[in-house]
Order: sequence, then C-alpha cells, then structure tokens
Amino acid sequence: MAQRNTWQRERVREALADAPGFVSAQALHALLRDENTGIGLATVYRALAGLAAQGDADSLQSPDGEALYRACTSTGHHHHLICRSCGRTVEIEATDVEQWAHDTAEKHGFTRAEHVVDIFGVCATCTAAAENERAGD
Amino acid sequence: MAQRNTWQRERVREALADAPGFVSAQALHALLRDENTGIGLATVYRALAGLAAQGDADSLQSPDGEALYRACTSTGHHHHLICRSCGRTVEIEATDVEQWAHDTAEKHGFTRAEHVVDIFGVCATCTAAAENERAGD
DNA sequence: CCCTGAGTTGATAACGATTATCAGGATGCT
DNA sequence: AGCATCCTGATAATCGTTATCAACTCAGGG
Repeated sequence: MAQRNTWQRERVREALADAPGFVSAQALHALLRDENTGIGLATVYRALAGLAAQGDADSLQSPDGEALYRACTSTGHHHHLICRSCGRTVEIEATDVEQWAHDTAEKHGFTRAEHVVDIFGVCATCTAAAENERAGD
Repeated sequence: MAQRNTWQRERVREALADAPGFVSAQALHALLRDENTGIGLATVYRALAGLAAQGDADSLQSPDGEALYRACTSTGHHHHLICRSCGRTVEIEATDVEQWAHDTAEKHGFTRAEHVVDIFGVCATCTAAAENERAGD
C-alpha cells in the first residue's frame, strides 16, 4: 500500500478546510500545535504537499515568497479573490479571462499556456474596520 | 542628497536590460561577477529593490519562491507572457482584464484591488525545439 | 491477539534565498 | 582637497522549505 491514514493528515485537512482563506504552512503548523497535537512542522509540509498533489488543495506564492495553501472545493480550474487583510478568499470563475489568456498566448506563438490570475484586495469587513481606525487619527 | 550614482547600480541596470526575460537576483549576481566586477550580492539585491521601487523594473515570484526581476520598458501597468523554457517575455496589455478584475473585486465588496495576471507558456521557438527532441524518442 | 514490514512521524540539520550589520571606501558638494 | 554622507561588500542572521534518520504506527498475516 502506498498511502496510509494517519490522524495527522486528517488534522491538516481539517485545519485547511476550517481556514477562511489561504494560510501558510507555518501558520497551519502553529494552529495545529495550539490544539494539543504535537504535530511536526515537516509533517504539515508533507501533508500539504500531498493535498496539493491530489488536487484537494490549491497553492500560490504570497508576495513575500511564502507558499500559501487553501482547501479547494471546486475541482475545476478557477481563480481567487483574496483579502489582503484577513485572508478571506472567494473563488471566482473567469471564463472570459481564460479565453483571453489562451488567445493571447496563441497570438504570440506560445503553447502549453497556463496562467496565474489572482486578485488581492481588502474585503468589505476589513475595509470598514480600516475606516474606523482611520477615524481615530 | 538621497541617491548617489555608482557604477554598480548602472551595471545592474544594464545587466537587467540585457537579459531577455525575467532573471533572479542570484543569476544576475553570478552574471555580473563573471564580467570582472567584484560586485557584492547584497548590492545586487539593493539595486534591484531600488529599480523595482522606481518602477524601472518589474518583479514577480517564480513558482519555486524565487523573486524574478525584469527591466520594464513601458512604465504603465501591464502583464507578462513568459516562456517557461527560455524565459523570454512579452509585455501584454489587458484592458479587458483590468476592467474585469476591478468589477469582480467591487462586486464582492473588495476595495484597493490589485491583481496578478501572468501567462506562462512555451514560446514558438522552444516549442519547435521540443518537437525536434520528441522526434528522437 | 501478536508479529512483521513498510509507510510515517517529528526533531534537527541542511539548504537556498533574502535581509541586516558594520567597517571601510567612494561620491558629491564646498 | 576636505568632509560628511551614502554606498559597498563580506559575513552573519533570518526565514521558509526540504532532506535525513531513528523511532513509531498502521495494516495485514499467522
């Protein structure tokens, strides 16, 4: 058998599902360690890599070079709208963009085109919170 | 005075302009060290950060977490079509996508939206080269 | 139920990229 | 030329990630 069932893997999967948006492996590890589980950092990385490989998780590079992961409900190809402040994530579809990306690549003679399309912003909640803070200036 | 002119900075700017596409800071440093200049790694990083801050260079995260830089001709906002094989880069405009990104963010209540839109593919030349190689299977 | 074997785990070391530190050197202005 | 300031470069430090390896645990057979 090539894959065994361990509570650690399950735990990572759950924690990932619980997270509102993208989380770093480090954050996930800290989270799990708080719960009581003496789970190891390496294990979290391994579980995450496994989930990503199976398509159960999505990964992207944060602007500061950290790898972020997220449990992905929709199996198909899709993109993300990510709150820069709280990490909340909305899955979005972008048929037009897919088409555009494909066309653009083709127009320039590129093959095997893949694209990275993600929008970072500040969600309504965080925007409101920021406004309140600014009021105190 | 806040900014001084040094041959190191100039050198980095040139090397960046010479590069056909995105290059990592490390690669750039190696390149410059070959030329004869005993330029330091830290200096390359500093120069690169400076160029990026001035908008003379663009930076993005490679899939393996390295920061890549490229001299940017067009000052405005634009995106890239990057050859996964040889690194050649084509600057592309995507007015529609800009609009779409903005609309999508707004629709979900997100503010201060920025987006990452890049297409990775294999350029015509490299595709042809790959075909030739496959012929030898 | 216990034994056995292979996949897993977790602590730590190794690694690669990037940033901070700091003494010495170069630059621009006078 | 003189000087203050900024810059450079070597190194150490930091941070995230991966590899290593002995101990452990899960799954199946006796």
